[in-house]
Amino acid sequence: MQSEPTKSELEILQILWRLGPSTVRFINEELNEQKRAVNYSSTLKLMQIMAEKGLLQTDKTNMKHVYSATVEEKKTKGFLLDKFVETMYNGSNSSLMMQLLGNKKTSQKEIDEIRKMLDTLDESQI
Amino acid sequence: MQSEPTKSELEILQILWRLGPSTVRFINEELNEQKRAVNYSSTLKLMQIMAEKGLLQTDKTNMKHVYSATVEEKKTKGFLLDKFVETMYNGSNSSLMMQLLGNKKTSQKEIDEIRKMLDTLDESQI
DNA sequence: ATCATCGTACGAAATTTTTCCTACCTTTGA
DNA sequence: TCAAAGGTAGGAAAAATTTCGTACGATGAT
Repeated sequence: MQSEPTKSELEILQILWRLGPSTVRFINEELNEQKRAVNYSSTLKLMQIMAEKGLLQTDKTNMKHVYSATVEEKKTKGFLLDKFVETMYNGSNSSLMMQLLGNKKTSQKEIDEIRKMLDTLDESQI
Repeated sequence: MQSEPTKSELEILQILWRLGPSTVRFINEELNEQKRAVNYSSTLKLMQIMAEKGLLQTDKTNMKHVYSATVEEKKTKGFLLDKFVETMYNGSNSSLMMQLLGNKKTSQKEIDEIRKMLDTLDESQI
């Protein structure tokens, strides 16, 4: 696994994952809309650092460099999730799920989805 | 909600939650066993900071101060979990659960537990 | 009594992460 | 043409977090 994204880096990754390859200016505007005031050159710098780390790659053929994520969304999130479960719930996925279900922010539709997923798992384990 | 614990702070909280009120030396030893080499005075300092922040409280009647967590384990973890779901899964609990279940690290026993939990939720929603 | 041991206090350094200033280049429109 | 607008590069500052050195008080065994 590549180096772990920091919080700010994750924000940038999220935008790239959601909206695809983008220029620095675009990302910066998104950040300002969605999150907080941040200077253009701060965003630029951070994205350059991320590129150094290998989290992003750039197409520099044009003046406006276009950045894209080199790390897969699913992989990265899965990795971070595992780490979260590890430190917070002693590695027990079901503990986390219990906690989540207890939060009663889960709609009936979601419950059904999850049940369906469980059924699928059952079958695959026969 | 009180100020968010940092990573290191969370490590200390975990130990206190698991093993109850403790002295700095004890925590420090646990950290060194479980995690990494860390100097006694580093641990002390961090715990003092945490006490300032209100994350810990101390009984100073004896020479060896005894620290305990002022924040509840369940509340704190729940809060962090919510934040995690918010930033990583756009607030969708079921997305996260799907991801977890897809990871196939879930045992049959855990699956059954979860299903039971779902049933309970169903009933409470009738 | 005194010296080794164990405790706290706390400033300061080190590290990591984040932000911004500024220099300088390219493009564009009047 | 040339000024304004917009682009990158990169050092440096700022902020947040983590670590440690060291002073100094209390305890205890000899």
